[in-house]
Amino acid sequence: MGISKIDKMQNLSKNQQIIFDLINKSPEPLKAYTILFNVQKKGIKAPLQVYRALDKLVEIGKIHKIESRNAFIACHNSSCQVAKATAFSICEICEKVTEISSAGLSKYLANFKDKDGMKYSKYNLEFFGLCKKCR
Amino acid sequence: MGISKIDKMQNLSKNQQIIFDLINKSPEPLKAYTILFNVQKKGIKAPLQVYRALDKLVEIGKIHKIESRNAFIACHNSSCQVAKATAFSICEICEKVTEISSAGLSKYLANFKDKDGMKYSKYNLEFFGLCKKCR
DNA sequence: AACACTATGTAATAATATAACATTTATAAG
DNA sequence: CTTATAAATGTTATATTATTACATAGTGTT
Repeated sequence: MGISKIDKMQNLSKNQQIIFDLINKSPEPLKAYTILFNVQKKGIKAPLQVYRALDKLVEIGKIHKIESRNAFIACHNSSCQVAKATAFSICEICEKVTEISSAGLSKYLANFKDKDGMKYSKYNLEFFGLCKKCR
Repeated sequence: MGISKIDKMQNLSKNQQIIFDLINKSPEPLKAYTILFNVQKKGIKAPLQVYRALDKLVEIGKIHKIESRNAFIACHNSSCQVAKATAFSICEICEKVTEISSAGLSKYLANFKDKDGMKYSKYNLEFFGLCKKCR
């Protein structure tokens, strides 16, 4: 049998898996040092170990970084193999973050050209407002 | 005569003016500690003095923060009184950043509603790609 | 003058992220 | 299966980004 290339790309290393599991089960974005604190019992002791796993997880699209918050959430968009087109809504009161998946929005942004006719390979969009609960 | 409320809001304090001038004449986004280094000869000695001025300048829309780079650029969009609707293109090689002003884009995003019909009061969009020179 | 508000100055420290180097583990090719 | 290569790990130290806390000074209004 053996492991195909596709299978392999889905296999995370030990540290990557530990950190992904933590982020994936969190209802809210996690910060790097919060992650570090929470995985110390699993043997991950240093910031760099966390940042390396985060970098890789972002690279392969398993998680996204919320830039305005320096925090990370799991990708819940099944089509998201790479971190190249992301959109989030962020509640300015409770800090709840939701990944937006709107075909219309992603189509509009993927096709957006600036004045010079330049198209872009990647984007990140963060919307801010008040969530249902906080309104 | 006196100074009206509108006039007052356009007047920057000493530190704010020094820091705005520096950012405004820079061809590229400046980081907080780069700013600090460059204004020390003008008597601004501590990080907090820089961050306070930056906070205010962002609040009144004179500058914008490029979240993915932790850097600041002057707003060149005359209609931008507040930092509530921003879009940038970022070259991944030379790190050149340009503020995008597209009526179509801002209209689309200002009117965007998510699945729950929620509208947002603010957004920030960062496009990534290669600029003309770097292609 | 009294008040409220905004801005400043200063020191200390918190929070976020990377550099450098040694070692180990996983994968693919011969 | 062994050798070459790439990917991941471990560890220490340090760089970068940002805030807390507290004291003081300026500005505009009443």
